[in-house]
Amino acid sequence: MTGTTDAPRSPGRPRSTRAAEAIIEATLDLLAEGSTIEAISMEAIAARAGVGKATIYRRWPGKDALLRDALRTLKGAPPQPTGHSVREDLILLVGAIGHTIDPRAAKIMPCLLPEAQRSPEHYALCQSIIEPRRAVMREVLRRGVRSGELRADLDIEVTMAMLTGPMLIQRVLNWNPDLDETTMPEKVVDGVLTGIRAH
Amino acid sequence: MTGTTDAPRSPGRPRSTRAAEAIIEATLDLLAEGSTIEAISMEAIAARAGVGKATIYRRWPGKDALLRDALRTLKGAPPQPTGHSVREDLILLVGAIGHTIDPRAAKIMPCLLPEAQRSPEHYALCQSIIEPRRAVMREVLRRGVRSGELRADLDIEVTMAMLTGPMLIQRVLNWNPDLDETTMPEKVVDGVLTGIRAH
DNA sequence: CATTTACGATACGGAACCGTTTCGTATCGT
DNA sequence: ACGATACGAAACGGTTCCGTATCGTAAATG
Repeated sequence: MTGTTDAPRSPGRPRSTRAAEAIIEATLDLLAEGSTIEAISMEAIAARAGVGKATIYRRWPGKDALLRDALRTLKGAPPQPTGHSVREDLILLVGAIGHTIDPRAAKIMPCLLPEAQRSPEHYALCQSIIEPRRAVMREVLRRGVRSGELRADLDIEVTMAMLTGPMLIQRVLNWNPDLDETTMPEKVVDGVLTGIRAH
Repeated sequence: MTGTTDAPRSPGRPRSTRAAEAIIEATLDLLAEGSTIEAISMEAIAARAGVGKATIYRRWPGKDALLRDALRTLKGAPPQPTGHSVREDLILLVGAIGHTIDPRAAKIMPCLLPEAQRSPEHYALCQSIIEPRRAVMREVLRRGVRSGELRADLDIEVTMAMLTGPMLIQRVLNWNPDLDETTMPEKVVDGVLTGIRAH
């Protein structure tokens, strides 16, 4: 995908790294502005990137492949909990929901949903982004159960939904415009924690 | 059901009520199948409804107006709590999330999100559907605070997010395919309730 | 029966887009 | 300098869609 394979010395003009980056950037920008994944146009991407359409088709075989690559760049590493206390770790993780490395991710995600609902491929892509983060939280909860900080009979998957859901609908779906997002992670964690804490 | 306005006796052939219903039905069906609100086509609607395009344009001035009317039919009345216990009422309300009168609503909602994010008009439409249900839950929580069943210092809006979020991401976003939706409302309510209950 | 309007079907002009190709130019290795 | 390749821009044929117009037919009123 990226132009320079190591082995063959390129005989002619090498492909511009800037162009490839500009194309990816333009794609993410357009998605973040609310264009549906299927409503986005190659011509709009090319125009936004200041690039000819041929330059895009020289690198990707079609729109689907380009979108796949663009979305893949959003998969940042999930935040790493400090391991000090379960409460602190959960606040960190809950606060990070919708705060991926790229701030556009939160705006792109809802645009991806309609496709993910029908296309198993896009659904798998979404899950592949979500699952690593879920794994981190799952481990924090298991740790809490082992250490006795959390109830032994805890339903971990439901608990994760209880921690994740409120932030997700607020940050991604903009469910209630009046809520304060900055203090919300702490409130949610404390609310749930008091319920699930062993005594 | 009476398509005919009473006042003027219609001189010619009256408009078919069946056609209008078929058009609305076809629109909702297509949306429920995953078509984005902006990717849907009048020709597809006409074909699905078994109707000529002219029949649509005789009733609605354009696509936007038709979609508005179609979406409006999804606004069923929110469920009414029994008022017996806060826990029972909350389980009822949480269980009803994504279970509107029309089962297609849950599939249509995510398709509406990309538009709602950019267009204030669509956002207002979404909120007008959500807000009445939120009001019911808010009243149940306030009642619980007054009766002493819930803590006096409860943050009602955050609590609603904690109750609504988990079910919403599960039913609408299909967040975790392994979770059991039928037992989830009770688990979520009990989880949150134990945290917010006054002792 | 005559008139009036709606019906489904079909065709139209105009616009947007896709994916490809062709320009003339710019930039590399040799 | 030279050939090779990538570049941005533009045009192409083909498809899809919108909103309108035009068919012949169907269903109401008078």
